[in-house]
Amino acid sequence: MPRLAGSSKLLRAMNESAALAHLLEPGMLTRADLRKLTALSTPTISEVLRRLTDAGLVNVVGYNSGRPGPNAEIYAANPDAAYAAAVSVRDIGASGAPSVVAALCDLTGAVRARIESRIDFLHTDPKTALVDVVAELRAEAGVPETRVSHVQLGVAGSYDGGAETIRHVDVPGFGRPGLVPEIAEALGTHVGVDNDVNLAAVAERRRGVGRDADGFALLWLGQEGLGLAIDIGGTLLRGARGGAGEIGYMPLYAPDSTHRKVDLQDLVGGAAILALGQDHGVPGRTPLEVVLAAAGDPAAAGEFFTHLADRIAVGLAAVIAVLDPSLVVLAGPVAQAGGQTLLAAVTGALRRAAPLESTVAVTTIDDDAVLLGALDAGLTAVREALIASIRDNQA
Amino acid sequence: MPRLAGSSKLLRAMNESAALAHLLEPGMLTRADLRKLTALSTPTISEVLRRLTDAGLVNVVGYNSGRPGPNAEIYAANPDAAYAAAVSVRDIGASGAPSVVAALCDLTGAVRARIESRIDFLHTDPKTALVDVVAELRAEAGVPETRVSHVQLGVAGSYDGGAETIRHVDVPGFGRPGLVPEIAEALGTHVGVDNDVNLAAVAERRRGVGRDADGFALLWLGQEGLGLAIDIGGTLLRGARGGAGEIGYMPLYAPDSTHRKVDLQDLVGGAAILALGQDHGVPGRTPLEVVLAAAGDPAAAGEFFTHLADRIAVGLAAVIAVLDPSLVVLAGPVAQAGGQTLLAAVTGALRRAAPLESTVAVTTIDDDAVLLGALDAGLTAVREALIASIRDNQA
DNA sequence: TAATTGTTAGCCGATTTGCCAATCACCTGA
DNA sequence: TCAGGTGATTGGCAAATCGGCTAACAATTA
Repeated sequence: MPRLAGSSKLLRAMNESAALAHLLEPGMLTRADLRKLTALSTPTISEVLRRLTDAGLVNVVGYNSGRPGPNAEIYAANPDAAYAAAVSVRDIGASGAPSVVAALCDLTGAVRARIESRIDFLHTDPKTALVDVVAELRAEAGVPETRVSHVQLGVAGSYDGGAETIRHVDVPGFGRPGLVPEIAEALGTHVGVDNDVNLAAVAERRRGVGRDADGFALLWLGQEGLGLAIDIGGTLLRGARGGAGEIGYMPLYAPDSTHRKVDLQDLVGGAAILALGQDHGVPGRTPLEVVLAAAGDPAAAGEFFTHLADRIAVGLAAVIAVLDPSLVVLAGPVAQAGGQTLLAAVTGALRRAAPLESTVAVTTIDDDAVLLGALDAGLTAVREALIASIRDNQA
Repeated sequence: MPRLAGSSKLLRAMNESAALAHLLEPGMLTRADLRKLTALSTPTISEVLRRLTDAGLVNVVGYNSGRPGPNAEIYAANPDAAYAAAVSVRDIGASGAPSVVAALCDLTGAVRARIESRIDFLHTDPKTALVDVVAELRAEAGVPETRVSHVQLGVAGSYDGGAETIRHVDVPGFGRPGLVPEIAEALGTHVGVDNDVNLAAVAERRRGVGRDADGFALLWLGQEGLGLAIDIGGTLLRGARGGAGEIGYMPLYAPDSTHRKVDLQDLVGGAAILALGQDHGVPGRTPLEVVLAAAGDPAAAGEFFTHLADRIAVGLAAVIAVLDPSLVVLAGPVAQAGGQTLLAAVTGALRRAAPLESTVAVTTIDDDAVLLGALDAGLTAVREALIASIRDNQA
């Protein structure tokens, strides 16, 4: 409900913004296409495109042939107009997995550089580490400093956007209040921070099974913890202090007061999966190995999956009762390892437990979902900043 | 992100919409006030106001005196430009409570007519009943038929806006597919339908404790069932098929399969409260009577409240883990009866059970919250329709 | 006298309509 | 097979229109 008011300058800004927005959602468009999309007249479209190309935001990328008349010019957003960087930070695990994965993409989303490294944040300051990583990305891609306008951070923890503070984070040094503004200051860019699970949901929305859903809940089954991301029509629900989806801490009801406290983490966390594997004679030293082994021999591990699915359904049933999502996505290493076998088991368990019917699916993203999601999030931030800057420069 | 494009006509429409919007949020404004609010120049404001008064949407309601210069004209939205009606429908209970409560308000929100009646929908067609009720409201308020542009319905059930069908509804006749469009056809107005709990949340947002929250979850403790409404920055979360917040069906985890299936309704529904009262020697034949009796004698009923609060906390903990709301509102007859005593007990129970900290509050709405919320929802619908109609008429 | 209100006149900026030249695909006919 | 005509399409230019802004001004009240 844009209760915006203004004069003709506002109109021009709006029209240019609209045109740029159409060119940004990857489309190579001719003037005629833009006319149909914006309902503006030919002279106006010409003027708008002239300004956008002058500003270096839009280029002619080809000519349309095969139809009567002169070859129409095809316009597209200039890939090099701005870049977005993404950094996914994990705690150094027992495995040799890298603790920092970073990438840099251009305005069209094409990845221009990618880095993996193993930084021990016990001995490295987060700020300098991040500045170095971004510099390395820029060097690898050959991109000048000023063109990187947004750096998106993904961490395993919840980000309180109001307080600009990361909470519930395991990686040393990242929980310090005031860190994020300092990083932004040091980098000279905007810095966005988000939960890794939320970013995986962003990737799922843009390129996964969530593409056409009007909303979905993504349950992340990680090596250690679990998390939930809530997508409502493309916007993520973050909660008051960024704590939405921290269902690992969800306490479970114990009918008898014999209760020692049990929460969902105790039920489907990494330790629980290990124990469950032992109970059912499934080999493996890490949760991931257990699930992989089980998935490799579904006939023998049927009961393992049934039990695991029942537990997952406990959490999902609560989520579904509260949110009624049209789609539930299972993601994270454990869910990927479980694959279709796990999916079938969870679907069955949910049908027994949950009142409402939601479709369940497994993620279709093979690559590092968190990193991809961070790139996507950073990219949309850059695009919106571009659109807004046009609006403001002219107004 | 208004990727709107257009010509100067769009500009005029936007400016008039903006001015009208400012005049609608109850403000009596002078031209100077509007100039500050919209940043438009004096001649433009004059022109806009001239058009709005010509269209009968805005009136001069007074003159500002006491300052040098001519007395400035004070403008306000014309209360009689449009009306909204609201109808709250319940099943006929054992008590003699009316099953239909309806009201009609003008554009400023002032209630012009109110009706309560006891309609047995076993023997009355919903459509004709509603048409009659609305006609009666119009007659009582002396309002011509054409000026009522929106009728908002509140029912105890979930409304699937996509299928235009009411689900999980107890009132006979209201579950029939196609009913809502028929009603709209018969009434000749737009018809909005929503869950009663959702509407109570709307009222809470506009005039209750949720006024300044950036989001809240409202737990409705009714005579029979319970429900949840989720407000995110003023928008209600409805879910895929309108089923969000149906937490009565939320299954509870049973560690051993020895337990039969238990859901939250079994724990804090009306029957459960009755039983809990009996266990603790609290008298009363209905859940409401039990809680009222307990609230009247807090010293004796301390344990009753502790137990009840523990059970409520089970559901709330799940909600909080999923949503992380900044505020949780307890509403509905049971919650109102429990008052501050119940609030204190729930706060304590949550502190023990829930991981995240959310403020808990009891509703501050004494009147029929569902009806008030329906009025509010209808009113905003009418206002947005007015604003949009200006946008379209001129474009 | 000074401040404030609201109107009028002239200007500016942006878009649209209408017109035109240029280009290219396709068809026809030699 | 090739030349030329036809028609659709592209993109530019000029005039007209529309809406808002600035500036000047008359009117009113403390």
